[in-house]
Amino acid sequence: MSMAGATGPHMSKRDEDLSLCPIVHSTGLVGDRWSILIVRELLMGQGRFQDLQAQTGATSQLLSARLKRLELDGLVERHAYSQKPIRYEYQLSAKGFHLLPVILALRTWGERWVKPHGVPQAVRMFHAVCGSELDLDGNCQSCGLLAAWTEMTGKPSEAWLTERRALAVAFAENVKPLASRPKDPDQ
Amino acid sequence: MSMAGATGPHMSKRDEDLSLCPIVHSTGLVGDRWSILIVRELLMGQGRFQDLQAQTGATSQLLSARLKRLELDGLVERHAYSQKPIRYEYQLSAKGFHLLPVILALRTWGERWVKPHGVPQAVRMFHAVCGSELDLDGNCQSCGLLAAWTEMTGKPSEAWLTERRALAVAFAENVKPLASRPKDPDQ
DNA sequence: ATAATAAGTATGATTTTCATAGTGTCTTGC
DNA sequence: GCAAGACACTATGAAAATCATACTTATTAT
Repeated sequence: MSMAGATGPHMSKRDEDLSLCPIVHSTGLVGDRWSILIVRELLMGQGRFQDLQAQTGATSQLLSARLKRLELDGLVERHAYSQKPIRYEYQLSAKGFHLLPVILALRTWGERWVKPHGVPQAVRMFHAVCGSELDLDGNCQSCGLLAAWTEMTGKPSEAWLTERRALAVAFAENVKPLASRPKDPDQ
Repeated sequence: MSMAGATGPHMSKRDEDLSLCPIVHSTGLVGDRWSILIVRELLMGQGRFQDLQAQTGATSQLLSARLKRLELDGLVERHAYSQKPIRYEYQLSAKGFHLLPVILALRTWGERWVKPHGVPQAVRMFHAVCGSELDLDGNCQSCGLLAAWTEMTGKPSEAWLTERRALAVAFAENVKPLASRPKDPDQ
C-alpha cells in the first residue's frame, strides 16, 4: 500500500531567499499577472490609482494590495501629488524600472506567439541612437545590430491608444453613481 | 451618498483575446509563478513529472493541472518515453521554447535586484559564436556586442547543481512510503 | 447644500491552491 | 509468484486568494 504522491514540504519564504535560482527570486516578487500588468502600466507612465485600475482591470482591493506589496518589495514608490485631499501617485523605482526587459520579452512573445493573426501591434519600438524602427526581436534595420533595451523608445500605436481610451471611459462609466446613470428598466 | 469604488466588470477570456496588448496575452498564458518555473525546468531539460515536482516544489495536482493547461495552450508537448507502464515526458514546443528570452530577462533581474548579495550566480552564460562569457546584460566581452538569445549557451554553476541534487534527494525522501522511512519517535 | 472625484476599505461569496491521502500499472528483488 | 517500490497521477477537505458589490473619507465643483 504505497502512498506515493505525497508532496515535499512547500518552499517557504525563507527557503526561497536561500535558493540560488534567480527565477525563483524574480517570480517571488512579480510572479503574478497583476503585478506584471501594474508594472506595464507604470512603464506607460500611468501612476494614478484609477488609471491603474482602468487599464489593468484589477479590482480596487487587489490593486491596493499589490501596490502595497510592490512598494514593500521596493519596486514602486508612492508620492503625494496633492496635499489637500491627500492623493498619491505611484511610480517605478530603479529596481522596478529594470523590469523593462522582462516586459519587452513578454511583449515580443505575446505579439509573435499568442495574439491572433491580423491584430495590429500595440507599440512600435525605435532605436534611440539612429531613430529607425526595430523588429520584434530588437534588431535595428539600419544599424544591423541588436539594440539594448536602454537604447529603445516605444511608440504606442493609434489602435492601442484608442483601446486604452475606451478602457478609461468604460471604467468611468461604471464608477458613476447609480443616480446619474441612465435608468435601466431591467435592473 | 456616493458609491465610488465599484469595480468595472472584470476582463473575460473573450475580452482578453480581443485586447491589443501583448502583455495581456502573454500573462494570460504564463502569468503565474508555477507556469514560469515549469518552463524554466523544461528549458533545463527536465521533463519528467517527478523532476518537475522536485525542482519546482509544486504539488502534484498543481503540476498536473498546469501541464494540462500548458499543453492545451500549445507551450508543452507530451510524449511517452515508456509504453509498458505508460509514462509521459514533457517538453517545450517551439512556442514554449521561445519564452527563453523572458526567462533570461527574469534571470538578469533576479540576479541583479533580488538575490541577496554574495549568493553566487546560478548559471553562467556564454557566447556560442566565440565562446567567451557574457555579462548579466548579455554583452560579450570579446566581441563587444550584445548577444542574441539564440546565440547563448548556459552553464549551471556547481553550486546550483548541488542545490538541485539536494532538492531531488529531499523529494525522494518525502515520497518514500512511511514503512520504509527511518522511524522518527517525535512523529 | 448637493453632487462628484479620488483613493481607497469592508464584506461575504466564489475560486484557487494547499496538504494529505489514495489509485492503477508495471518492474524488480527474492 | 508475490510483496514492495517506482511513477504519474487523482480525490478530498481545509486554507488562502480573488471576486463583485457596497461603503468611507476628504475635498472640490455647482
